[in-house]
Amino acid sequence: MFQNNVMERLMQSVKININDNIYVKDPESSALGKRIVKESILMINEMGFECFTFKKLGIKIASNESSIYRYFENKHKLLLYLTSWYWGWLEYQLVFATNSMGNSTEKLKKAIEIVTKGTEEDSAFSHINEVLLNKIVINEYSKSYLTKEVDAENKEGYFVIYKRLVTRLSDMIRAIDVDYPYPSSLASTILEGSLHQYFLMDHFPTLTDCHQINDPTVYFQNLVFSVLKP
Amino acid sequence: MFQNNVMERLMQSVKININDNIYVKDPESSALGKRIVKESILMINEMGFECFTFKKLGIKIASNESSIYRYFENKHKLLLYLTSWYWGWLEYQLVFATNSMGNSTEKLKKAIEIVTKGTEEDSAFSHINEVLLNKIVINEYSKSYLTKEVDAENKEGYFVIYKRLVTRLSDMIRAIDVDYPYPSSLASTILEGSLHQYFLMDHFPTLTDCHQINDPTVYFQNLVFSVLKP
DNA sequence: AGTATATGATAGTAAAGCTATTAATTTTGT
DNA sequence: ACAAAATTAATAGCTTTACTATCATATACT
Repeated sequence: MFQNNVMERLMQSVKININDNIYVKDPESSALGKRIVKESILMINEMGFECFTFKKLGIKIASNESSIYRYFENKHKLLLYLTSWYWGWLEYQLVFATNSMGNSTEKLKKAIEIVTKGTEEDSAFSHINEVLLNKIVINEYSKSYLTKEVDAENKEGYFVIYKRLVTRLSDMIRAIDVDYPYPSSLASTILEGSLHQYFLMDHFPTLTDCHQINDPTVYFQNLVFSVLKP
Repeated sequence: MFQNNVMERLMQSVKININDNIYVKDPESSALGKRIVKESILMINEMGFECFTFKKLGIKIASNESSIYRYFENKHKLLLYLTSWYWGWLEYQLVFATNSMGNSTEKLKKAIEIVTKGTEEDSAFSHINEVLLNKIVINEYSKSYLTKEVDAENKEGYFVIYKRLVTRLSDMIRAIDVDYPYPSSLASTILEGSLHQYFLMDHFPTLTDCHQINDPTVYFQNLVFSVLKP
């Protein structure tokens, strides 16, 4: 696709801006940092977040456990970093694709498509594998906020990118139907619900009707345009 | 409420049937087992699932760590037990309240009310505090299935009660609109989405429109009856 | 060449997540 | 009432996780 190509080239020159306090040292600032990010994505994907440790990662990247700690305080912060990057990347795609659109119905339709479609291709331009990262978000994102420290971490701004994404969606919903009383709830339902539907497709297929053809995108587009009265 | 009273009395004589393999020894079969369940609910609620340990629980109930291991293999299994109990309890309420209803629209409306309303009163008839257990489900349920072991544990039947609940809801949706193509997805969205909206109300109020008056129940009832065409 | 700075190697600590063994207590069957 | 059986408690110990601290080495910068 032409658009994808343009997108890929553009993404090369754009750095996703992540809250400084999530990392000790910016992993984008060195080769080791990038290797940490790259390989952690592979490992978390393979063994799951609970089994993943900095020690194992150190062995995998032939580096030292203590060196990893110089980039991230702990694996929870690394997860916050990875998921923030993912949401920032999605946000960028969303803004890029919908910015120039005039028709607000088409705009919202496109927006839902972007945030609910599965990631199928790796851009191959950064050290980050977006396909695997998408899988990590599906399987682990909830764990990044379902903690006793949410409120403190939220105050620190660790979830700003995600919140901005929900707000953008919510604004687009409002643009279509000012009288709909739940634009934010609907926006958050789309984002969270989409991850959940993908999880169900993989592990509890009887609890979802989504599959290759009728995917989460169609489900949510249908849902949203049924509730909204333009 | 009359209904609640009847319900409470009825619940006394009903035991929620949980898959044998979730526990080593049935906690309902002894005083120690009941104390384990009762106090673990308080502790998980207070300190969160990650900080909760069997050692701490042992100290709290003035018993021994190793004694707790005779009831549950590990804290993950205990979480599976607690959440299964919760879903079983909800299922019971759902069936009890909707069984005799003739009008399928009213039935689904009631069903949504039951599964999405916050638990506000403790029945005081069992050692289980349903209000706190509801909070645990909101904050920790996802962690019980977002693991590398889901498929194996699903095969063991550890999630049957939850799946049955989704199916019941899904059937009620189908009863209203046979042509709606996503009854299971909608049912799972209601259950999961409702927990999520409660979480947002507590920690990310800007991402939801739900609050005391416009609660998740009204949001989901509105959503569901907008998509379905009877 | 000299000095920051980043990385690596090694060691060590506290707590988590168990298992095993033995002792004490409670329950139960006759 | 008493012995046998089952449960629970106490203690110890083991491996792994999640770090922290220290010192050595490499590399880069001026």
